[in-house]
Amino acid sequence: MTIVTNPGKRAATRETILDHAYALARRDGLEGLSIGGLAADVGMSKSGVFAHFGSREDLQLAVLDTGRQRFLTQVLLPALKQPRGLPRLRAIVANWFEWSHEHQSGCVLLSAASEYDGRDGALHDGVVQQQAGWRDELQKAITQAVGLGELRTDTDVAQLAFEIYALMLGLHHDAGLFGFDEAGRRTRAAFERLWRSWQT
Amino acid sequence: MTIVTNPGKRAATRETILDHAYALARRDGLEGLSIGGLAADVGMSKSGVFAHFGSREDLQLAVLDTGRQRFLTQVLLPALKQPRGLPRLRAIVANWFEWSHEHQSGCVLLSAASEYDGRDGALHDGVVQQQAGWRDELQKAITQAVGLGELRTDTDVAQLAFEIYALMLGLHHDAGLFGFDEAGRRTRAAFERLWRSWQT
DNA sequence: ATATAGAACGAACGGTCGTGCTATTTTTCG
DNA sequence: CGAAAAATAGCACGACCGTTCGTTCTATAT
Repeated sequence: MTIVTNPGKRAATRETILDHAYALARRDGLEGLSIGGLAADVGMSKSGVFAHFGSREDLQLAVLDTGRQRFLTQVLLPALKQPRGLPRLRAIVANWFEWSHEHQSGCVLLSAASEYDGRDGALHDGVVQQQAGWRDELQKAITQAVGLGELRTDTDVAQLAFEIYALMLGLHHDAGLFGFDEAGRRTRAAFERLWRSWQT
Repeated sequence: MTIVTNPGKRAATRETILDHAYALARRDGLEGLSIGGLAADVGMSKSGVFAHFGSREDLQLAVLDTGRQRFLTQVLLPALKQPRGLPRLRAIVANWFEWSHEHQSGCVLLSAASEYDGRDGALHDGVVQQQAGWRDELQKAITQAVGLGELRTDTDVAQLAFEIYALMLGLHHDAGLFGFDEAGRRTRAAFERLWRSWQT
């Protein structure tokens, strides 16, 4: 029986690097992320950091995935404890608010969306996949609320998902430029109207 | 009395450079804009381009202003020919749609907003000023519609401006990632609902 | 014809970029 | 403890970065 002393050394270091990389990417975007700067931030050598990913693009993809995981963990997962339908949908939006509040100084997922929407390559594909996946989760929650009769039966699911997403984009935009407080109030007010017009 | 010989030579060249710079910045953002790449694109030397602006930051500011001018020229100006109130407001939105359609592969103003929202410096200030100015124009048009009795007298002007802006953010986002056609339809549908709920 | 000013060029600067390659250190395991 | 393996450091590379400087070319003014 062999006691594994440091079974996850590599993985742990990788996690540490990604943690710093995520923080840096929040400020500068995935395009602004440099291996040299990241290494200095972590306290390692450039080559040491580099060895964990093999290329800058793979690092960027890993950071994007880190963002995806964190977003789902903070926004979607806790909401799944709420009963399906409107309560869960509202929980998602509430958690999303919280996320937006903590990320008003920069969100990797959103900046990635605007950095890679007009190009092609692995990062573009990753962003599209991430965004499509999230939109899908939103639509799933909405569909359940419709099925339970909490939203009008003629609800256009994709349409409502779009409008929810648009409001959160507005929140992020205004929060970043003009401050979170007013942006939050406006977004909340808009959601009030939104729920009212789709609710049964 | 000295006759200035090539009266617009310098200004004309500057305009040409800015034209190319604007196109490049649409793809790569203001942060991705490099003097070397720009010079190659224009067909000039790096130093020749550089001399027109004095610093990269001044170039970026000039490109940002170019974007502001073009946006206002294409979106606001033609709408001013429409009668005040709802017709003008709808014209603004229609022109904005057109702008968004042409800029689905990247808009300098929007990418700048997300590039500089979490920093400080001249570019941040410029972005905030540009965005606040545009929001102001929107609110002005809305206020007129309220004054003319075309929108409910209890209309929260800033709130409506926020929601309009959020929808256009949603349009740009979805158009860039998933294609303009569906995004356009969703946005149009959302506007239908929006007008209906604020109209008298 | 000559002097002057403006515009663009070309070379070079110190830095940083991403990426290889080779040591060296650290960890794992018989 | 010692060998094998993994992780990190060190160094060098070519490319590009923004910026500076001196030069060249051209067009006007004297």
